[in-house]
Amino acid sequence: MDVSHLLEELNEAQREAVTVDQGHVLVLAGAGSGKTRVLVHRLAWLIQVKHLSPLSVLAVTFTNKAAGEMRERTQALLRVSTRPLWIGTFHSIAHRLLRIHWREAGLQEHFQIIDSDDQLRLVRRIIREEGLDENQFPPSQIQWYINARKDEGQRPSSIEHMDHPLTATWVHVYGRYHAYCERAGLVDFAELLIRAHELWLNEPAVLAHYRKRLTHLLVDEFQDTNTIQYAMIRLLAGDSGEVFVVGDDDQSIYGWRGARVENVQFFVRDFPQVRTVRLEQNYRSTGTILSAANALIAHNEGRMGKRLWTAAGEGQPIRVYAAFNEHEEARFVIERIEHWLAEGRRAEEAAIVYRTTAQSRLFEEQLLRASIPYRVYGGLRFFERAEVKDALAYLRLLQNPNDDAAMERVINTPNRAIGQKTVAMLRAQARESGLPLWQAAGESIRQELLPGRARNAVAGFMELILAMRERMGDWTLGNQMQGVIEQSELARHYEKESREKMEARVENLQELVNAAESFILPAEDEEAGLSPLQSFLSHAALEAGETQGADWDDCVQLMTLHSAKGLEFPLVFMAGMEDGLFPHQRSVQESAGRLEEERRLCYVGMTRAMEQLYLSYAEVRRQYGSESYSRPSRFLDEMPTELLQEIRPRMATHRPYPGARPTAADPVDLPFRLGQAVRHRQFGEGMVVNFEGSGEHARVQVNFHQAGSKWLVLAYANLERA
DNA sequence: TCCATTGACGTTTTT
DNA sequence: CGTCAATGGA
Repeated sequence: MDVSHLLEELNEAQREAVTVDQGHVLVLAGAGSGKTRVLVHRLAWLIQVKHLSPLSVLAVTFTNKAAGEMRERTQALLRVSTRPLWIGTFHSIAHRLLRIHWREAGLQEHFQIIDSDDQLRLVRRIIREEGLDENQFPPSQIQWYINARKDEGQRPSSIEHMDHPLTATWVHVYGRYHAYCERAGLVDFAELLIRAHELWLNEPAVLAHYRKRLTHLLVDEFQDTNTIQYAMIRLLAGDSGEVFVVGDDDQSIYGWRGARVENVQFFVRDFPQVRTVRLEQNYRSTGTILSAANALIAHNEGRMGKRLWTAAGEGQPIRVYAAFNEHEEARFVIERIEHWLAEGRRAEEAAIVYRTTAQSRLFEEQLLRASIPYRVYGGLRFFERAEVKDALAYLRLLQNPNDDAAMERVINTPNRAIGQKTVAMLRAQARESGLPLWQAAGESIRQELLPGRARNAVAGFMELILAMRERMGDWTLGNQMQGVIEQSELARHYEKESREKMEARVENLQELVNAAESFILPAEDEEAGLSPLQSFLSHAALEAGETQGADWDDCVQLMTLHSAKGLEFPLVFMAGMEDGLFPHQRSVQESAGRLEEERRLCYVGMTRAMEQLYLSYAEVRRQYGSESYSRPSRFLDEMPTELLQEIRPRMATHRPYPGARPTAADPVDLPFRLGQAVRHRQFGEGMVVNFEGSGEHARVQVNFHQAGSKWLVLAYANLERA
C-alpha cells in the first residue's frame, strides 16, 4: 500500500515520531512544531500501515475543541469514517465508561453531571447546613479543596493529617458533599475521573476488557495531565498497551489547577524503553521571536531541554513600548492596529493578550472608540447562562426528581411564593430524614409540616413537575424543551429585567429549543443506553458551548495568555509587562516553581506571534483604585537586548506626579504648535492639543472633528497642516 | 418581595 | 476603581 501521503509532508523528526514501530513514545513538541499533525499522522499510520483496528485506538485530549479538530483532520487524512475511533477528552471518555458500567461504578443509572457552578451551590448549602461560618470556610475554597483531593485520587477516608482542625473540617465537608451527590445522583467533573479510575481499579474484569480492546493510547498536551489522569493512562496501558504522548514541558501553564509537569519525566521513568523525539523546527514565528523566547525559557531549571529554530528569516525586532499609564498603553496598541489595518491587513490577524481578564476593558473601550470590531475570549458560555441553566434544570428534574441541585435552582424560579424560609424548612426536613429534597418536600406536605400557604405553593410546584413529566414523557427533545419553558413560565421570571436583557434571555431560550430540536443522539451514547434527554443534558454540562455566539468575521482578538495557548496570530501585543502584574505578584510570592510557570506563560505568549510581536508596559497603573508604579517585567530583562527595540525610551526618572504630561513648554522640536489645525489620512481634520516625547518618538494628541481625541506618533502619523 | 445601598475583594480556566 | 454578593429598608 502506498503510504507516502502520510509521510511526505513531514520533516525528519516528525516522521521519526510517526513511524516508531513499537513501544512507548514521548514527543516533546515545541510551540508551532506541528504537534497536531504528528498526532493525526500517527493515528493514520497505526491504522493504514500497522493495520490496527480503529476500535483499538484511544486518543485523549483536554478540550472538546482539540478532540474535534483531531477527528476532523484524521478524517481528512484517512478518507474513511472516523466514527469507530475513540477520540475525546479525559472527561468524555470517563463519562462514557461510567454510563456503560454505572452499576459496577456504584452510580445511579440516570446520574447527572453538574458543572462547577452547581457544585459551588451544593458546597455552600452544605457549609450552611453544617452551621459553619462562611467567612472562615469560604465555599469556593472548600470546592477547590474537594476538587484538588479528587484530582489526586483521594477520598475523605484516605486523607491523612486529619489532626489539623482546618483540614478536618474540609474533609468533613468533602464527605457530606459526597453523600449528597450519591443520594441525588450527581457527578461533578473531578468525580468523573476519579470514579472511572476507581472502576478500573476495583473491577478487574472491566479493566481487562478495556486493556484488551484499547491497545494503543495517544495523549495530547501531556504536560497538562494531573495525577488521576496519569494514573488512568498507566492503569489502562498495563504491561502491554502502547502509549504515545505529545507534550511540551515549556508550555505547562496549568500547575495551579492540578496539572503536573513532572508527569513528563515520570513517563520516561514509569514506562519501559520510551523513545523520546524532539520537534524543534518551528513553522510559525520569525527567527527573532524564537531567539527571544528561547533565551527567556532558558532561565527555567529542570527542563527536558529543547531549542526552537526556523528555516524562515529573522524578521523584525520585537518592539517594546513603555507607556506612561495603562490608558496610554491601550491607545498605543490600538494605534498600531489602525496602522496595521491601514496597510491592508486584517483585524483578525491581530491579538492583544494580557495576564488578567480585567485588563481587557481598556482595550475594549479604545477599540470601541476607534470602531474596530473585536472579540473577547472567555466569559460565560452558552450552557452556563442563567436562563439556559434554569430551563435545563427543569428537564433534569423531570428525569430525576432527586436531583437536589436542579430542584434548588427552580423551585422558586419563576417566583411561586416559595421563599427562603420555606426552602430552609424543606432542607431541614431533608437533612433530618436523609432524603432528597423532592421526597422531603412530599413528606412535609403529607405530614402537614408546612404552613398553609407554603404547603400549597410547594404542592403546586410538585404537581407542575409531575404533570409535565406525565404529559411530555414521550415527546421529542425539542418539544420537551419548548414545553418546559412554556409551562414553567420561565419567561415571566425575566420580565422585570431591562428590555435588552430580557430579549437576550428569550433569544437564548429559543436557541436552546433549537439546539434541542436539532440534537442528534450520538451513536456511542445510544450504545451506552442513554436517552436523547440524558445525552443532551450530559453534553450541555460536558461541553458548555462557544464562549460567544458565532465568531464575528474579522475581529481583533482579545484574550488572556492562558486562553491564547494553541493559537497563532501574525501580530501579537502582550500588554501589561510589569513586575507584579506579569509575573503576577501572587505567583512571585508563592514559590520559585510558580514563577517558572509565569515564565512559561510568557514563553507561550511570545510564541503565538508569527510576524510581529509588541511588548508593552505602563509605568503607572491604576489598580484597585490607587496608582501603583512598577518596574518593567523581569522577563523583559531575560530577553537579549539586541532582539528588542524600544519604541520610546523609558523615562530616566519618574514624573513628579502621575498623569503629568509634557506640554508645549517642553523643549520639543515639532513641526506643529498647540492649537495647530492638522489633517490625517484616515481621521480627517483636527487640532493639536498636546505633545509628548521628542525626536522619532514624539507624539501629539489631536482632537479630530470626526474621530475624536487621539494620540499619534508623529513618525507614523503623516500629519499635514490643514 | 423587591430594589438600593453597603461592604469585601481583587490571577490564570477547562471539563 | 468596579464588581459582586449580602444586607436592610419600603
